[in-house]
Amino acid sequence: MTQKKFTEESDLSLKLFVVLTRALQSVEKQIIKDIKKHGLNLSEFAVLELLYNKGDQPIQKIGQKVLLASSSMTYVVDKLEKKEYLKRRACSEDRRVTYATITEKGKILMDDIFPKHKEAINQIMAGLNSNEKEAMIEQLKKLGYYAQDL
Amino acid sequence: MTQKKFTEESDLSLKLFVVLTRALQSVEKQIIKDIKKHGLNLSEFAVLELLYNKGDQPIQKIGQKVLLASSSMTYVVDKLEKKEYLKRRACSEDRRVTYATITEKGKILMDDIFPKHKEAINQIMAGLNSNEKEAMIEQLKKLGYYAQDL
DNA sequence: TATAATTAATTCGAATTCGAGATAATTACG
DNA sequence: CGTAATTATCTCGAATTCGAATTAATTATA
Repeated sequence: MTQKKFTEESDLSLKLFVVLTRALQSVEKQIIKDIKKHGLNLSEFAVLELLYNKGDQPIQKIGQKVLLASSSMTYVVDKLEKKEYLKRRACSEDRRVTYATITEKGKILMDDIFPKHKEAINQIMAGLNSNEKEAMIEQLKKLGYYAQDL
Repeated sequence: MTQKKFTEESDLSLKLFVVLTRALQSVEKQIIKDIKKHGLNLSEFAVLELLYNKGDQPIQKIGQKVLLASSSMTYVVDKLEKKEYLKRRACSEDRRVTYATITEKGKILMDDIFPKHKEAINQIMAGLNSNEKEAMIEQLKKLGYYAQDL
């Protein structure tokens, strides 16, 4: 009998990875569909949401939060600037830094789509109840923090 | 007092989405680093892993499992074929279909890297114990299945 | 059976992302 | 102080992904 008597820890970890990937892809697909209706892609939305909810940010900081490379940030900020949803603003204390600021037009857009977006996510997440969500948030934080420091 | 007395469900859902995204990105970043060492990207690895563990598959089926568009599948399969890790094989019953088959060279590669990959994931997932992993798998399945059918 | 609808794979062009290298500014330190 | 190291942004080319349209084959249906 060469069969294993119980599942190895590494099989479980692999399974978790696969399920985690699948779940997020399912969820993300819906979200992207939702955002696309408003003429933005996920990265553009993520940047705009950050400025909308957290105020002006150096481009570099935005990249850290939305997990895009600096070269990608230049591209995304360019696009949003062309659409007039944000403006670049020089930093006077440190002249290497450029802030991104949401414009009035950008605010108006986000006033419209952010609540809808939030509700759409809520619908998508309706497979879990409040307690399950709370629990999962805790677990995922543990996992995320741990993986980050490897 | 206009302040909310408790967190809305939609805030919780949003939080869960953000944490889910962050956690997976942290984890995925490590995985990609691991796979890159062997000269493959995540999509190439996913395709090869499927053939390695589940045997020959029609290209179309592979795309469904690894969540890539059909045009992307053509691209990835082309690359793997050039590297001689898989071969295309015509299906005689249905001549629209092309199977992908892992080659001996592909098997040898996967014999080398799959166990390492699995162990790497296991390391990355070490922030959670077995019970926590099992629980999270169940929750994520619920979430993923639900989101899929929206 | 002939025609219509569906399905699998591909081609093509566009969008997005990255990494490496360049530039300019700031900070650390001998 | 002046030089070295670091930091923020950008440019450029390559890789990856997608969607729409195409081709060929199969299945459904009038």
